[in-house]
Order: sequence, then C-alpha cells, then structure tokens
Amino acid sequence: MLDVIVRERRLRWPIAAHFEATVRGQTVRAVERRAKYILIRFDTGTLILHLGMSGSLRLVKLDTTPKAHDHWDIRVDSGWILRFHDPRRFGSLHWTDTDPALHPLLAKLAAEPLSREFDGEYLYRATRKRSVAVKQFIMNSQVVVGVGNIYASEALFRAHISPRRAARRLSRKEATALAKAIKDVLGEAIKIGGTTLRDYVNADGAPGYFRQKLFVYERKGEACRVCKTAVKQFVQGQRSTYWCSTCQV
DNA sequence: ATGGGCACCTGGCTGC
DNA sequence: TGCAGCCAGGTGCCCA
Repeated sequence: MLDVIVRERRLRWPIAAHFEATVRGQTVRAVERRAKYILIRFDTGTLILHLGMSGSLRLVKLDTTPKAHDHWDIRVDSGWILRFHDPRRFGSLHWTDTDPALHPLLAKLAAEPLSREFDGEYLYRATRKRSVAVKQFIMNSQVVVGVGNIYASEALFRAHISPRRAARRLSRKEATALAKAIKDVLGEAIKIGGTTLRDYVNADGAPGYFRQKLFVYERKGEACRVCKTAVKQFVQGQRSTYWCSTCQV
C-alpha cells in the first residue's frame, strides 16, 4: 500500500487521528469477513470495516476525482485506489493491532448463519427463556449474525412462523425450520447478488436480483404468493416487519 | 441478564 | 414545481 487519504473522519465512529500513519506503507496479507465486518490484515494489525447501510468499496483508477461522500482512499501498489463511498456515513473504520476477534465490535458476535454450528438445535437452545419477539430475536447479533431486516421477514415467512411469536414459544421443529429458512434465504440471496430495493449495485455496477424472490418484504397490501391473502406490515423495534397472517402462525 | 428505545446521517420518494 | 415529512439494506449503547 502506498498511501492512505481520509477526507471525512466523521463516520459512525470518528476515524482515529493516527490512523493514516499507522496503516501507511504496509502490505495487505489477507482479506476476511466476520458477520458484516470486512477484515483486512496487515503485518502489524487489522483494519476492520463496515459498510453500514449505504457504504460501498470500489477500485478506481489512480487519477479518478473523488465525488461527494467518497470518505477515504487506500492507494495500492498496483496503481489502483480502493475507495470508500458512503452517503449516510453509517459505515465505520477501525484499526486493531491484536486479534480482531477480540475487538469489542466482534468479541460478542454469535455464530455465522451459514456455518454448521448454526442449526435447529443451536437456535432452539438459544430461544429458551427468551420472551422477545422472534423477529427481533433472529436479528440480534448475539444470537446469529447476518440476518438483517429484509431476510428476517423472509425467513419467518418460509418457516411459517409469525414475527410476533415470543422466541421461547418456538417448538424444536419450528426452530429447525427457521434455522433452515435463514440459511436458505441468505444462501439464495447471496447467489444472485443480494436485494436491490433502490439504488444498491455491486462492485461491477450490477443490481442484486433477490427482490424478485421476496415473498413479503415491501409487499404490503399485495397478494401473498402462496395463499393470496394481502401481505401485512407493522413496526417492531422501529423496523418494518412484513408477514402473511394466513401462512404464518 | 434482558428488553426497549435512541442514536448516528443523507437522499429519495410521496403527497400536498 | 417546491417543499415538508417520512422512510430506508445497520447495529451499538444506554437505561430501566
């Protein structure tokens, strides 16, 4: 890496003052992921980044003029710039010189949804004694990571479970169906590039096509694809929840 | 320990 | 056409 340029330090957490000096001149050794955090490993530490709701990373040519909301650049030896763009500034950038798994943002994260560890039995065990609504429960990163607002509604639809059900009211069979639904929904969505609701595009400029596969999300008032009942919407924890009152109990 | 609510931002869409 | 109001793909933190 040749250089680091920060134009806007006010992301979700301010970028540390010594950040550029710490990272400048180092060599990228590996790129990994944990939950929705991207980990870029260098010789003396790891960069932890999150894209928030509106962030994106692009490789641009060296002389590309920065646009509004292009908050930082990492200039690499190959002559390209890794550029972070984030209109809402919900993204973040951290540096750690110890094991990133121990970083406060990562230390308490639960299982990866697509891992073998996350299965029906794991979810069933986790739901015991939890009175919170199951939709909020599966969006809790201390239960399972990676389940955002769209996929929470979709997974519950596929598992035929009402989003309002108390987590502890799930049977072992339902927990198993829900764990499978979470894996299926995320796996399928990833395969076709995610869900483009408005303007999201991937690094090549292509939208995600999972929107066409949504059963309930943003379909309020439209006919359920299974039973034709009008899809309902309400708010849980300040987030919109969509569901079919006929298919989900 | 758990659950609920708030916070951080800008931009795009809706409806008057 | 202009503009106010509302809503949004996330998630950590504070408080009861």
